[in-house]
Amino acid sequence: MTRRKIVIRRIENMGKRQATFCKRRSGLLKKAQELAILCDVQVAVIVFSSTGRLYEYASSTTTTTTSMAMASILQKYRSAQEQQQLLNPVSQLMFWEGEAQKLQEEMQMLQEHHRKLMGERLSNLRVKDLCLLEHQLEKILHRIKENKEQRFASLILQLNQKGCIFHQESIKLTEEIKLTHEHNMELKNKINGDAGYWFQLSVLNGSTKGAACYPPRQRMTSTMEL
Amino acid sequence: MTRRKIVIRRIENMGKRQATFCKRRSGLLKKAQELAILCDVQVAVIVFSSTGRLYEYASSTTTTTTSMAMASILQKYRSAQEQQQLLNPVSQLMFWEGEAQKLQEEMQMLQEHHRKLMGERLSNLRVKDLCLLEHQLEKILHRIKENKEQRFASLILQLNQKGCIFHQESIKLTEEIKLTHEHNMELKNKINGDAGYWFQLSVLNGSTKGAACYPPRQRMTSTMEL
DNA sequence: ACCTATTGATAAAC
DNA sequence: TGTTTATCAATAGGT
Repeated sequence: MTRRKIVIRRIENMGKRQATFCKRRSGLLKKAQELAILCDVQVAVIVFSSTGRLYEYASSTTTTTTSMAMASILQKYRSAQEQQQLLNPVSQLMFWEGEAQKLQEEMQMLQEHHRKLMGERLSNLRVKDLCLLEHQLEKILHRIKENKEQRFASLILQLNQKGCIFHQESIKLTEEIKLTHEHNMELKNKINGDAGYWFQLSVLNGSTKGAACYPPRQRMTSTMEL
Repeated sequence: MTRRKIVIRRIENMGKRQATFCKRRSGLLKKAQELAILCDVQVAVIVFSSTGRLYEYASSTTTTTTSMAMASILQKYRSAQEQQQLLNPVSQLMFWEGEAQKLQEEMQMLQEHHRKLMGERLSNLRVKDLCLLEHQLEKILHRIKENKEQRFASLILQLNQKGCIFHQESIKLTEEIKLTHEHNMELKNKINGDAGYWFQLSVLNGSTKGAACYPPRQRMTSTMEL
């Protein structure tokens, strides 16, 4: 783009790559901001450097913090994705599996944090601070437990509701099957009257392949296809 | 930024704004891709038009779908944010409350979807499809239940582990308190030997404020505190 | 969507 | 990283 034209491939020279990253990153964030302001749209940009450093931009009209604006946009994104994803059952499974994994990871992180807090820094605290900390942690634990129970109750409730719906559908389905069978019976009776001799012949010949092997020989008036 | 210089403010003319949005949006996504490739970093861009339409870019090295790459980056983003947020207990509470709300919303959406699927489209399906659908939904329900149980078990396990940690800390704490008391005793004994007469004077004067006013009267060997 | 004059972004050098 | 500068890329305005 400037002193010389470049091709868009991974820059092998590390220093060069770092320099380019710095420049283009700021350029990208600037462009994102300009787009958001000029066109009055929501824009979010997330960049992770190869060392894991985070750079971000999120447009906001109401919120004060960047991370709040980002959270808002990401939530909207998630909603949009889910609305699309929820249309097929396989995606639903993946969604729930993802949720489970996410929750587990979150729990692990929390646990890790607590272990660290407890193990490494505890010895440096005064008794009073230790008391305070203990109390705080107990409160948190209590609220987490409450929270968890609420969530579980909610899950059970809603799954039960869905179970009801499934049950109703099952009843409906049974009725439809019954009707279909009755209809089939009628058809068979009719066929039996008109072309019974043909059916017996077929059985004697031992043909078992497809419906195509059973064309009405003479005066068949309706098909047998399901 | 070409035929004429422009200031970065909301473009009032609607058609112009739309045109600019189209151009700059593609420009932004292109820049994002270039940055990702040139500098070998992870980049995610999300744009919502004013009409709610979603445009996105997510760099990926391994995944095949854009949305998968996006999910990966967003998960990393969430982890990074949480690591920062988890440092203080209040944020933890907010985090868990948010998680609970999110899950509830997700469940509501799922339920809504099922209701729609069941009520509106079911009558248009053939019996065979209905069977298939029922089977699929039963499988999903089963896996959701399994999943839920797993998650719950995991939660309980991890909370119990934290409970253990708290218990251990409590024991540690008790020991420290005991040591402190013993130390206090020693001090008091010393005071008793050296300055007993002063204490009696203090009592007669009616002083009742702090511990400093209550050195052991004569030969007190243990404290009554707590 | 296409065309250009012009501005903006940035590669190379430090 | 920050600055400079020559050049390429993006795009505003018009069609």
